Amino acid sequence: MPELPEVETIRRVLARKLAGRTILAVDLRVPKLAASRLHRSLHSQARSWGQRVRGRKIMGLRRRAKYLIFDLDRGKLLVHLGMTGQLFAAAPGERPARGLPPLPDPHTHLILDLSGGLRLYYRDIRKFGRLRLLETAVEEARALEALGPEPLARGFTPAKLAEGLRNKKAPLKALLLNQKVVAGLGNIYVDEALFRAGLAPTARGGGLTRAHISRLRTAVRGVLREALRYRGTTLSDYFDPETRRGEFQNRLRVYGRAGQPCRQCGRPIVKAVVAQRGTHWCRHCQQDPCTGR
DNA sequence: CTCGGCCTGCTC
DNA sequence: GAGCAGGCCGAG
Repeated sequence: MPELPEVETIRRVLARKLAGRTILAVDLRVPKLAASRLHRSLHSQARSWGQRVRGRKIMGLRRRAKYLIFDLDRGKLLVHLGMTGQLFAAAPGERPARGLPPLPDPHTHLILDLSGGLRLYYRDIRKFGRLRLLETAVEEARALEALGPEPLARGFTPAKLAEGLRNKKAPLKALLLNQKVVAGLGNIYVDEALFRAGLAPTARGGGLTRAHISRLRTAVRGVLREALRYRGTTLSDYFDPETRRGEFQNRLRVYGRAGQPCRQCGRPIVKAVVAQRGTHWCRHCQQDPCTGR
């Protein structure tokens, strides 16, 4: 569910609320979310995980790709929201917005009681998310080492993007979803970025000229910045920690618009499976530079 | 690199 | 009842 703009929006909301608070109690209800590997006694693992987390203080909150990194006084808590993960911050007993169940509900898998009368709830219908406690800087580096450049940082230069696409015969769709090529894009923003760049998702990465790559880089950054301004995309599950929806769904040009007219040329947006993911694009406005179609 | 698996819920 | 969903990982 959440891609870079949603995770960054969550980070911004939570950073001010959580900084300086101590974790007073930990209730981990679905141990596998915190398990590094499947383990026989998940329950004892959950208990010890909670014991280790309890008592630590949240110093700050960072983001890398789609990971949230809680900087603790000792170690870090790494949170990945998977497809349907949500974080909500509320006073105990406080009701979330209409349309959301009272918390905790059966999909609430972790509850952190924080000092100063605040609770942090992790909710995840499909349980694809991950929670990891990292004790050392080495562990943190290892956990994140496979990630490519942050698209909004200085390091994401045309040369860096070119490096990720060079000699690749995989379609652009697959390459941009690959977190090693660029970190933080998911299915929505890949489709949107390719539309902006005028490139077909089926085009091979290796076939792009410098001009195409530069255009693609600009498109990736542009769509992420705009989505950030609108606080992400809410199709159904995404809410920020204060239960606000994103607004970028109103500005999507191709994602979820199969059969509807392209906003640029009026021809219908097509949807097909590319790189095993539902993919939306305009056959007229987006071209494959190799085949010309 | 592509596929299947991990989960649950919603739509057709 | 089947197929699909905003993600990722490990197996072939």
